[in-house]
This record gives sequence, C-alpha cells and structure tokens, in this order.
Amino acid sequence: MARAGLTADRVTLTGAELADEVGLDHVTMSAVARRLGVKDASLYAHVRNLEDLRGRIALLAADEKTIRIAEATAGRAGKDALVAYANAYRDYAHEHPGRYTATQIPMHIDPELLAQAPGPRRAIELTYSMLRAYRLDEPDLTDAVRMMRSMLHGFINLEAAGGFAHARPVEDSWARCLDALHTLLQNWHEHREGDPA
Amino acid sequence: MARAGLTADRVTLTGAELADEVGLDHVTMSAVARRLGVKDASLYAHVRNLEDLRGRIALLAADEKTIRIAEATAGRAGKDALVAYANAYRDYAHEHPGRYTATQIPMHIDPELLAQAPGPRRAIELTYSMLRAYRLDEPDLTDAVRMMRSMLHGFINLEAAGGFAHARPVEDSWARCLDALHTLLQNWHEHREGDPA
DNA sequence: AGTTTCTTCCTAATGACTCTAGGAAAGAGG
DNA sequence: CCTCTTTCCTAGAGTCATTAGGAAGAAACT
Repeated sequence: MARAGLTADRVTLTGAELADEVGLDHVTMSAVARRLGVKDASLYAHVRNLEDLRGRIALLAADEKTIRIAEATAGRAGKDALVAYANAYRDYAHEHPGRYTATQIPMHIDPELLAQAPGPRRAIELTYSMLRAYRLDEPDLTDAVRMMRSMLHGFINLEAAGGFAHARPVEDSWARCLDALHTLLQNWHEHREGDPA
Repeated sequence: MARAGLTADRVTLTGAELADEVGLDHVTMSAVARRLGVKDASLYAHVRNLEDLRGRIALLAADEKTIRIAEATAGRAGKDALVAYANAYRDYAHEHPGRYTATQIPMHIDPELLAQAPGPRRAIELTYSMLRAYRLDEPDLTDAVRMMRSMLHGFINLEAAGGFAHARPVEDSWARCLDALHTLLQNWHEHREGDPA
C-alpha cells in the first residue's frame, strides 16, 4: 500500500482548499479524506476532530492574511499604508472566502496550537505599528485599532453575505469608507465624548 | 396520540431558542424535534429542510432586531438616536447570540418568504431615515449607511468572536467608536477623496 | 351519525457523516 | 534482519438529514 504521506499541515491545506471551493461548512472529514485518496479514519491520526481541523484552517488563514498585509504595507506610511492594509485584507477575503469564513467563527482553538502560530500576534503588531503613524497614545490607540478592525471586518463580512443590495457600486463605497477612516484617524483626539448633535 | 400543534412559526421559534442556548450550528432537525417532543420527520411538514429552518430563524431575528431598534430610536434624533440605535443593535446580539449568528450567514433564503418578512426592509428604512438627520444626499447617504452598518456589525462580530483581547474595557472602546462615528457623519462631506497623509 | 378530505404526525428506510478500536504494513534505526 | 514508530486500513457504533407512505385527528359535507 503506497503511503499518502499525510501530515497535519497537508490535511489542513486540503481542508482550506476545499473550504474556498465549496464553503467552510461543506468541509467534512469525509470530503477531505476523499480528496486525499484516503479513508476518513486516517485523518484522525493528524487532526483531533472536525472542530480542530476548522481551527487549524483558521490559523492558516490568519497567517496567510498577515503575510499579505505585511507585504502590502511594507515601506508605506500614512494613508498609503492604510489603503494598502485594507485592500490586502479585503483581497484576501475575496480570494479565499472559505479560509476567511474560518477566521471569523468564535474560535475555541487549541491554546497550545494557537501559541505556536505567529499569525494572530503578528497581525496585531502590524496594525498597532501602522496606526502609530497617526500619533495616538493609549488608550486612544487601542480604541482606534478596534474601530478600524471593526470597520474592515464588518464591511467585508456584509459584502460577502450579500448585505449590500443597493445600486451604488461596492467599490466606490469602499474607497469612500477608507477616506473617511483616514480622516477619522487623523482627527481622532478631537472628537472626545460630549457634543450632542 | 395527542397532537403537538406544530406550525412553521413554532418550529422556527424553538430553533431560535436552541440557537441562543447551544449555538446555531448545533441547531439540528433532530434537536428541534426532540425539544418539541416530536419525531424528526414531522418537522418536514412545516419547514422545507435544515437550510430553510436556518433562513427562517434569520428572518425572525431580523424582525425582532428591527423592532428593538425602532422602539429605541423612537422620538430621538441626532447623536441620541445614533447611540440608541447602536446600543439596541448590540444588546440584541448579546441577548440572542444564536439568532444573531443566523442573520450573518450568507443568506440563500426563500425569496417568497423574504418578501413577506417586514424586518430587513424595515431595518434599511430605519437606518436611512436616521442618517437623513445628518443631511446627506446620495450617493453619500448610501456610503454612510454602509459604513455605519459595517462598523456596528464588525464590532459586535469581533466582540462575539473574542477578538478583543486587550485589557482596555470593550465598553469604553464602544462608546468611543460611537463618538467617532457621530463626528464622522457630521463631517461626512468634508473628507472627500485625495488629501494624502 | 357517516363519509370524505386535509392536515399532522408516525414508522421505516437510506445514505452521509463523525469518531473509536484494533490490526497490518511501510519506513527508520539499530 | 529485527524492532519500533508512524501511517493507514477495516469494522463498527452512533448521529443526522431527508424521503415515502401510512394512520389518526379534525373539520366539512351529506
């Protein structure tokens, strides 16, 4: 019997490919095994169970996305960097819808596995260091990071879910939102609480 | 044999309760049937299949959420209305995590069913009419609506997914984001494209 | 009341999926 | 060549979704 040469990474990658093709919730152990030309049971030597596999796909996606963003923002600053960051984020989600979906499910990921993965930590560092160009101090910096992540994540999410039904092209709204985000970050310290409408 | 008195609405409601308790992806036909004291197959008289049930839960949630928002914003204007809107949105998501999850999956809902449900349409009307207080014209209005929805949706999503690990209290960041959103809407027309960092 | 008809719920069955346990065989190191 | 570990398989139990067809309650008609 020829060995298939399975590893946890190969199983994860196959799962990720499948997720992009048919959607994350059609990624089953059976389907992954089928694609690898292997019986279902064989996968359990490399991956604890389906949930674990999903977690690994999420981690893989986080790593890949972070690398993309790092490459895109390298050598840029200010609005340039912001736009590059946001577009890299969105492009990744478009190219890998299944992987992206995996990143946004409430993660009950194996903590040990998570500690090894550089993606999530790296992503946060990247974001903070990019926003530092806007000269924000804590706790403003954290608030700004959260706001930015919310906006990007939410936009991409709604777009993917078909939430933007209006005739206005999504591209245009996206560009406009980035403009707005930039100005917002520039003037972050100005709009403190208070001042009702 | 005592009849259980099933209807599509009762099945949907049971599914929604289950979703809030154990998470949307643990809502199975079997589980719903068990809770209703009925055999799995009986449900298929009222609901086409599992996907249809999920869609109905999503629609139910949309309706409920819209009603909450409408109540919260009634009689308010400007920033007051914005904050009420956002908090009603977020509170609903916190109280009904399963239902909320249902609203954000890529919906392939029965179009006929969707046409009957007032929720989604009503939600959009509400949002537009609230933002009209900021005196925006198309296409700015649509862009602003999209931005606002993205931010709220994204924030709540990340929060639910445990994406805010930093020490800074989420409540504070939330308040700050609403402040920022308000100022942003007030000055929307000012930050057009161009002006690099 | 008796009959018809519709709806509601059941039994039965199929096929897909997850996951466990125990065995065989391939490759590595001695 | 022998032993050990890893890799993969066979077998099997349990859950789930879904369909088909039947029985029993309810309501409407005679």
